[in-house]
Amino acid sequence: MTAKREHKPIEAMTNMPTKKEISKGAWAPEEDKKLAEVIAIHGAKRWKIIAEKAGLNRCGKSCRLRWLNYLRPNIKRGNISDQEEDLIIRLHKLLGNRWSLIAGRLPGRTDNEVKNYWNSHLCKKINQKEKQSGASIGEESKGEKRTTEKADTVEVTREEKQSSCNNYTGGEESNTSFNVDDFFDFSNEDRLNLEWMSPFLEMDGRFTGMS
DNA sequence: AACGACTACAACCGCTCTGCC
DNA sequence: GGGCAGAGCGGTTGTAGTCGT
Repeated sequence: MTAKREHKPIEAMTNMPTKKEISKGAWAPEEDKKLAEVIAIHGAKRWKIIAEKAGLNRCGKSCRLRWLNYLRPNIKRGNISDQEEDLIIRLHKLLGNRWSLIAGRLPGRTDNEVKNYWNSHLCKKINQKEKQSGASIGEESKGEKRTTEKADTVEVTREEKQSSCNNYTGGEESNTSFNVDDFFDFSNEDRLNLEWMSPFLEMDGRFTGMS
């Protein structure tokens, strides 16, 4: 289910009037092109000015997000490898929901992509593992129930699902406080080299033994 | 074939942080 | 020190594709 989705602009989907003619919703290819051109000239700074120069009816924030998550060079999209997945799981265990830090160790991956991947793939996986290990007896998987029961009998909101995912800390993280900078040398270019992780992979070994 | 539920992901929102004046 | 603007971050929402009945 990884088919590319082309979101239609909100204005195209609804008749909602635009607020001060600021566009929202999916970016059109022409918008991407304009934005990339302006950034090539002016650099990826001063997003408000970039938005104006590009003649886009977008706020600077939206331009920044689009650039960082989609248009930036060297962005890898999809196909998260097993190694990357493992790294995300381990880093999340250590850092919690600090997606930008996690993404910073995954070349070509954005915080948004890591976050989405976690919420849609990994949290389910981890919840299953937790259940298998018998961590929460009697605490049935609401998400799984939903596949077998009618929606009106089991109310599981997206919020509930997400909070259960986001609260996952590997069982210990919440009591583990450390200075991230002690562990991360962000000047290191070879971010997928797992050597940098060794100081705390040992510590991590105490955890669930997930790999 | 139709319909509703589920899923994936792009994009938005609100808050915090940082730097400048 | 206070106020402001820009940047960055995490949380959340909206939408369309896919799947199951």
